[in-house]
Amino acid sequence: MTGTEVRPLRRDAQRNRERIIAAAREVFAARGFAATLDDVAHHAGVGVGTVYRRFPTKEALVEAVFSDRLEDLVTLAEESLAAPSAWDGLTGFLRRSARMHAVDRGLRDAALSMDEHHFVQAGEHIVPLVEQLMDRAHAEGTLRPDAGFRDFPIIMAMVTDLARHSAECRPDLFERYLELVIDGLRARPDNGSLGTEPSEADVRGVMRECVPPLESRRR
Amino acid sequence: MTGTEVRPLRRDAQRNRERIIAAAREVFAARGFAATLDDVAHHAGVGVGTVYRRFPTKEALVEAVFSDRLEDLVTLAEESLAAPSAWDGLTGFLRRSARMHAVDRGLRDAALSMDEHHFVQAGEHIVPLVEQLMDRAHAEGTLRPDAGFRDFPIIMAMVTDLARHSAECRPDLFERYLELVIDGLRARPDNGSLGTEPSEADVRGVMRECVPPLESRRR
DNA sequence: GCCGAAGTGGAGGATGTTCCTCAACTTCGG
DNA sequence: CCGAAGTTGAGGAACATCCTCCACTTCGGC
Repeated sequence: MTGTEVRPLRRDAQRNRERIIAAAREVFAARGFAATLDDVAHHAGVGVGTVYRRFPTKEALVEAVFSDRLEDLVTLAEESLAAPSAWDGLTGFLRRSARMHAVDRGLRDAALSMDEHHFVQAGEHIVPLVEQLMDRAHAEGTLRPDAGFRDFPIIMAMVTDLARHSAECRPDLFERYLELVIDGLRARPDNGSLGTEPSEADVRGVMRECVPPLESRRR
Repeated sequence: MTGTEVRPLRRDAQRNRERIIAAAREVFAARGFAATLDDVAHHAGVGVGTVYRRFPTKEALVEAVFSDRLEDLVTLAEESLAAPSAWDGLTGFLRRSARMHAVDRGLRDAALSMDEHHFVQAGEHIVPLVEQLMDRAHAEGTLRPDAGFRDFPIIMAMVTDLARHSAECRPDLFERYLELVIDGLRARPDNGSLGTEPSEADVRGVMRECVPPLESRRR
């Protein structure tokens, strides 16, 4: 009683589907979720209709392209947890994931949509890992105590936003300011005070605000 | 031979002009340069046509509203230069100007448009002041040597961008991350290295990218 | 080869946004 | 009182994006 007969695609259709996904990867990398399905279609050398036939909504395509890319972030976090020094693990993760987000704006948008339907799963994987990275650095005494794991996504949002704005002239400029932030994260006797930590809702709010809507007009 | 007869406005017209500027101040503060002249008109309780009669382009209105507001930044910088400690002067300027930009998004957009035609003058006033603030802190030994005055606008852009994204849920959230950056700016023996300083062109590029176009369709 | 089902293309309608004009009307003030 | 100055806001022009639709092409089992 499988309601869904999973008829395989015709050979040419399958080829086009793959072309579309490849094109989407490129286009989303360059323009993020703001990219148009028309854009993707042109890049794939395919009519718009074909894209809409294969992926009825932008969400569907985005999910197809990025659900596994997000797993890369998870493995990166796991690797970083294995670092001998907690500080190096944490800052390495910051640097490397920021670089990934800078190179692939679609990945950034996906990561910042983590509480959205499609990506919750990856989100649930990553959050505790980041939490651990922070905890270990706290325990080690290298990370300032008033920085919490909720600061992580906001720092990422802030820094990759800069990456977005400098993409045309200096795609690597964000690294400079990330280093500044990282140096600011170090535990020091005379650090200023950071004020109240953001709430879960604040984080969500900022993340949502940093990503293009991705909504469908269809109802 | 004054080609421009400066006929004074009729009383009611003058009143409307002022209403429009007041409304523009509010609307631009809330939505930045992205605000519409239609928006301004409604807020002023005036027809759109009236706005366009008084200010033929958005540029004209923006200039009327912000050219003196930018002077506030200049005086703030001058005050900060008078601070007894160079570090406190510099960081105070960072904090206070960031707060001004967070409260008034139009001011932010104006400040980030400093190389644009209208605001060059204010720009020419501020740049050397910021330079002095930095130099003094360098001389004092409190500011890390590898941070230059060109980092200032980029830090401001980055932090106020965050302010923009958190405006709805936590308008003050940017302060937390500004503190982080400020702590990162402190001279310390074991600071990481920042990499190459941005060029003048990089700064310009980022600033332009951070502000809505403000272009007119008219030619 | 043939033919029906599967697949394709891309012009174009629907919808939305912003800019700005203009012709009929209102108000001011000498 | 009347002409000049001012006002209004519907609506046209320009643009962007989404997505549909149907005449057409291609596949692949027979």
